[in-house]
Amino acid sequence: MAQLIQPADVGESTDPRILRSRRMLMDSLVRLLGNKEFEDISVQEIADEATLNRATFYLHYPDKNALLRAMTAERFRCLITRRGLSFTNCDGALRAIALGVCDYLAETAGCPSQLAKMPLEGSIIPVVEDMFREGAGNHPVKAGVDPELLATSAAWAIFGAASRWYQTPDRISAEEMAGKIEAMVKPVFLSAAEHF
Amino acid sequence: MAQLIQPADVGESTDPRILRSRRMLMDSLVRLLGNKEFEDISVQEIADEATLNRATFYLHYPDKNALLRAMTAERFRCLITRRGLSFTNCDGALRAIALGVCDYLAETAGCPSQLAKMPLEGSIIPVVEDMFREGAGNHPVKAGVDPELLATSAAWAIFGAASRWYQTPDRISAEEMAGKIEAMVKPVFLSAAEHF
DNA sequence: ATGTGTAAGCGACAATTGCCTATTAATTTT
DNA sequence: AAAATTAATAGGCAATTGTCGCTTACACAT
Repeated sequence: MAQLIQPADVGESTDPRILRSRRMLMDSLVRLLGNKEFEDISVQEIADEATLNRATFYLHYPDKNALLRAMTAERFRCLITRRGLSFTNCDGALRAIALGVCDYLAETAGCPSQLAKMPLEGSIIPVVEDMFREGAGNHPVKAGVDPELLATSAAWAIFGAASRWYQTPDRISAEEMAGKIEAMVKPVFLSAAEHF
Repeated sequence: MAQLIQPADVGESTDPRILRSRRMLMDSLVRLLGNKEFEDISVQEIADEATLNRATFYLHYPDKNALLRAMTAERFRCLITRRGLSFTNCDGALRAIALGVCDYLAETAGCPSQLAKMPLEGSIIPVVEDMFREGAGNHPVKAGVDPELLATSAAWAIFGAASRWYQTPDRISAEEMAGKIEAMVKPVFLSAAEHF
């Protein structure tokens, strides 16, 4: 049993020291990613840039991948809420979410390269999943359809598509791509919906 | 530029020494995964179990994740071809592919646990993608629909769903799950198809 | 304000990683 | 069959990782 609990997952901590340390670590990583690639950044560097001890790092995250995941999830969630996105008002939400994912991938391209190789699925997909899950209550589905599963698959489909788009050399605009993704994924929801 | 070429990718090598070494490394990893978790296995152990020098490992794979990816891709592809699966005869192929993914995840459960935490997306999804791409030729699609994108999204959707299923404590049978996945993903293909 | 809990800092540790330079052994080419 | 090519081995290297035990400093409740 490697790590049953991921310290950074429980964001419920109110201790200002913890919040401060985690913020400094995330900010540190963001800064460092501007200079070099993720794989070339050591935990020591992250700690130094954050003016924290290396041991303190391990107090919060089991390894640098965990920090990357936490950071990505936070930044992506931030981008989404900054846009006031949610699935409560449903019209165009699918396209907006797809656009959010595309934009985030492109935006974080401040990093030198190979962002697509980084393990971002684990951070972005759950956030997208949550949004679908949140909006699921408003929409009755056919018998036998599992809304949870729907949310999961849709989130993976969107991320996969956005990821492929981002890796494409001469890519179309994020807006165009979001339109394509919407058109492609929408049928999943339509066919699951209880029409009457 | 981390690694522009992944040595193991070019399977075009005919040198028996290379083939032998890679096979032994993969088999070694399979065996070790029966005893302990991936994260707790060192490159030295893999090399020892394979009766190869540690330097030889790095001659073939940049790190143990690359070996895991290569091994997973090979084993999954093997399972698929063993079942004679392809998208050329299209009827039920979608369900069969979904079943293949579910079965592979469940089968590899010989590993102690946390298989879901392993980076398997990078190995399984491309294989599934290839199958869709292969079968795409037979099916004309509406104007503006990109078959490549379709393949990517479908592969991600299926893997995501199967992955969620596998992580569920009291899960339904793989066959049942494959049915659900088929029903969910099929509309994507139907709506993209050129009906007449 | 004063203690109690807990985070942060510090130094050190064995283990692992990724890479390097020969040197030897095997395949492939000629 | 000899030569050229290339994989495998051996040993060693600095750097990094993940983890300790211990001490100091801060936060919150009393």
